[in-house]
Formats: sequence, C-alpha cells, structure tokens
Amino acid sequence: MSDQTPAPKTAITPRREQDFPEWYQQVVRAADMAEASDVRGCMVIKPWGYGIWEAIQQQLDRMFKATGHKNAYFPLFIPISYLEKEAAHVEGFAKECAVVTHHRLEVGPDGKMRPAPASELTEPLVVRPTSETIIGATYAKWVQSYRDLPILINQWANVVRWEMRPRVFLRTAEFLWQEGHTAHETREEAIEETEKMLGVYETFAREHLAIPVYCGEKSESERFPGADRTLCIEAMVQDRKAIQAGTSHFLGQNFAKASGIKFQSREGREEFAWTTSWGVSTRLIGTLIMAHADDDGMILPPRVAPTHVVILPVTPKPDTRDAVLEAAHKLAGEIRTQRFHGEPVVVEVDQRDLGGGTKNWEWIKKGAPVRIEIGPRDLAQGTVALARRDRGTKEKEFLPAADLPAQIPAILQSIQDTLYARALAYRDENTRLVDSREAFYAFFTPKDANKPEIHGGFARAHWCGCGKCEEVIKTDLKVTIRCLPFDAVEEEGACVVCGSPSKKRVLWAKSY
RNA sequence: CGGGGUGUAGCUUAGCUUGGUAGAGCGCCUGGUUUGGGACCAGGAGGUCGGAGGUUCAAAUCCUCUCGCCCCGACCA
Repeated sequence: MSDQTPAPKTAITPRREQDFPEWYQQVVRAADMAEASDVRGCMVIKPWGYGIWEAIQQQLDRMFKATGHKNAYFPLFIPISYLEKEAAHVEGFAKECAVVTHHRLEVGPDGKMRPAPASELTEPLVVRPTSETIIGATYAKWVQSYRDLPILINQWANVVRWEMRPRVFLRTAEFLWQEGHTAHETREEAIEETEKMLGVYETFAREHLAIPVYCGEKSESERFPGADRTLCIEAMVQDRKAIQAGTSHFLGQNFAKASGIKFQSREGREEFAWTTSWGVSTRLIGTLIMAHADDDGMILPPRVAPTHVVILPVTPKPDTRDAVLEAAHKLAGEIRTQRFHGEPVVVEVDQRDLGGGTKNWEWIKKGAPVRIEIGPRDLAQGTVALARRDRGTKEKEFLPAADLPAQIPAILQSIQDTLYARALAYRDENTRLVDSREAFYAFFTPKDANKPEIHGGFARAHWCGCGKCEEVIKTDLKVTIRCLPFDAVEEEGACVVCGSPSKKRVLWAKSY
C-alpha cells in the first residue's frame, strides 16, 4: 500500500477491489440494512433493509396477480413423512432441515429448561425448507376434476435451511421468500407457466432492480431436487461472480405422484397433475448490494428504494431555522404529489439534531437515490441543491425550487436507467466467448493464488453435455455451469473440456 | 463435520512471551464553541478481560477442559 498514491477517502473500508466479501458486510452495516442475531445464521432485517423487501414484495405481488395468481398460506411445519415421498427431494433437503420433536418445555434436574420427554411428538415435524410437499398434499384434496385446474397460488413466507456457512442476505438459516405453486392439466400448460414466471422474474430484475440477467435452464447437476427442469435468472455482481436471482421449476408429475394430485380428465381417465414452483428470496437484497453499491455504500435503484428523496434542511442560524424547515416541508409536500411508476414519491425530511455532514453521509451510505439540501441562501434565491446517488458524492446541482417537484419522477427514472446501463456494461465487459481449455483455465485462474484479485467473469463456452466434464471444471476451478442460456445460437463447436462436438455455448462462472 | 485461526466496554483494539486484579480510538451522555457539512474543546458513563476448573500470596497474562465466532473445505436460494 505504501508505494501507492493514497486513494480518495471512501465511506466504506475496505474498497471493493481490496476485499469484496468484507466490503459487502461493511455496506450492509453502513446502510443499516441488517445485522447478525444471537441465533447462528439468522439475521435481523432492520427497517431500511426491510423497506427494500417490502418494495420488492409489493411490486412482485402485483405482477403475480396480473398473471392470474392468488396468495394463500400453508403451514410452517411439515410432517417428516411428507418429505420422504419424493426421493430426489429428500436427498436434496434432508441435510439442512430443522426438526421439531417436542411440544413442551419443563425444568430439568439441573434447573435448566429442556424439552419435556413426555411431550415427544409421535411424528417429528420439519420446519419448511420449501413447501412442495405440504402444498402438494393440500392440492391433492382440492383436485378431483380437470375443472379444478389450474391452481395458481403464491405464498409469501419464511423458510429454514440449516446452512453451514451463513452470509447476511445471501445465505441465512432463515430467510424470507415467495414460493409460487401451480398445478395444471397438461404438461404443455405447466411448462408455459414455468417459462412465464421466469419471464416475470427477468422483467422484475431488469426494470425494478436494474439488474440484467441471463435466462436459461440449469444442467442436470444443478437442478432443483425433484424437478424435471429448472429455469433460472443469473446475474453478475461486481466481483464478477454469478448469483442465481430467481428460479422457476417444471416439476413434471413427480410431486403430483408423490402427493396424489389426481384428477379425472376430459376423457374420463384418472391422470396426475403437472406442477410447477418458482421463487425469489431476500437474497435479492444481497444481489442488489453486490450489483450496484460502490465504495461509498449502497446505491438503490429508485424503484425499490424505501425512500426516494431525502430533504436535508441546512439550518446554520437559529433565526432562519424555522423558515428553512417550513420550506423543506413545503417542498416535501409538493414532491409527494408526484408519482413514480404509479406510486407516490416517498420523501423524508431529515431534521434530526445531527451535523449536516453526518446526515448527508448517512444517506449516501444508505443509497437514497436523491438528496436535496435546502438552506437560507436557497430560500433567498429560490433554489435547492440536488445530489444524485448515481453521481459523485460531492456533486450537487442548484435548481429552481419551483420547477423541481415536477422533475423528480424523470430524475428518478434517469437514476434507474443509469444503474441498469452501468450493470449491463459491466456484465458485458466481463462476459467472454471462450473456445479452448487453456483459455478457459486462464480466464478463471487468479494471478495471485494467495490473495485472489477480482478475476474471471462469465464464460460462454461449448459443452458436450456430459456431467463428467462439468465435474472436472467444478473440481479444478470451482466454476459451474450457471445455465444453458435461451439466447444461445446454434453453431458448430467443441466442448472446452473434452473436445467432443457441441451445438451450443453454455454459461460458466464462479457463483454464490 | 474435517483443517487453520481467534475470543479484552456498543464497535475496533493495546496489554499476554518476562503473572502484581485494565489502557486507547470510534460511538454514547452532559456543557460549551461552531455550522452549506462526516467539526472542535472540556467533562462523564460503560469492562467480574468468552465460560469452568487448576497452579500461585497474586492470573487478561501460565496449565487443563469447554463454548462461541471467523477463514478454508463438503452443501446451498
């Protein structure tokens, strides 16, 4: 470090290129989004983080409703026997289940609380790691005729997966998500549903989260336990790793057979339903952070920001204080009459008794899209100072206060667009066509093995389709096939691992 | 669960090798000076040094056990 010119001071230490995982944690902390709890692997989502989740929820929910889905709620506890019904499913989730075995506590001989031996459950309950089985068992009761189909239901819930190595938002033992579960009369209809919901996720990621994603299908080894096909959206974040941002599964008749979702068809035959499931989780918040934040903290796409505009009254002298505050609230009121994508613009006047600089930096670190300062001089001149989080922290523009409210929606959209363009450019710069094994290994090998720099990215390379080649790469480089992208064109090629012929390129990357 | 590391105030940590029962910075509280900016000065609150046992006149410091956390692996939205 000593031989370098000092980098400009940033709000977050370390910077991204110094230590990305640590930077991530510091951004979460500086933005006051969440913190680790006393329960291992579980996080407390604080108001600013939860506000982002609420925005995600609200907007996705609207999209689900628009595609014909309704919300419902199913039990948190799943009888262990349900999980056993689908072989691949048990296999996939058994190792990470929290299990309830008792229903009462008592004081033991050592004076400490313990589960009362007499209260042991005849059948242990699993805390849902996902709800296919219990929802399947319920649907089985609901469905008798083809006229009962389709069932199009979504659930907003928490799930528990006992992960070994938790990371705030990205991998926690308990997390919040939505899981859609649908049942259909035909295979074609279920596949159409699976693809439609992936499309919803893609649109949401692009338009709301300002994150470009690749849509595609998982290879067999990465498929959801029990699914026939797993579709996904894959995003690139700033350490050039991939993160699965959403999945949509075509479950075939696997769960219908396991749960007994049968119906009498139009022809009078008894048939099994075709089911799907699809979900996104609080992991999206982690994805947002890693995709957009910079060395001064979070940068929120306006569409999912809990607060769009923060007004910071500058009150240096007691005699002008009241006038400044009044003007600030008046401006806030005017901006609130504006709409951004159909919703009122959310404005907060921060008049806490703290130094102006402190407050300004707090909002920078939280990633509020727009900060507006209004002080005595502005009052005299009829201006305000506007700062955008997608520009430099010191950059501010003095604008006539009267015209400002009407311009806010356009400014927010401009920030939204800038973030998307930036993320897209970054992803495209770091996505390569790779055609040889040597080039592939070189692409994914850091120059300094002891302290790996940010390297690699997405490689679009040919693959013969066999699991063995996939495994070799995973073992050697920790690189996996993220998906078989839908946009892949047919071309003659050779598998980068074994050289066998291949018709299409797949997407390879290190991943979260 | 395997390998490595670590545990001192809310956070970051000094002290531990050479035992003498804690020191700093940030944050917090109070007062004052400041004010288009993460300010300054003064005063103050806050720690049974992860826990249990042992050695000793005396343990944050030495020994034993135990628990938590972090990193690397296996697993994952």
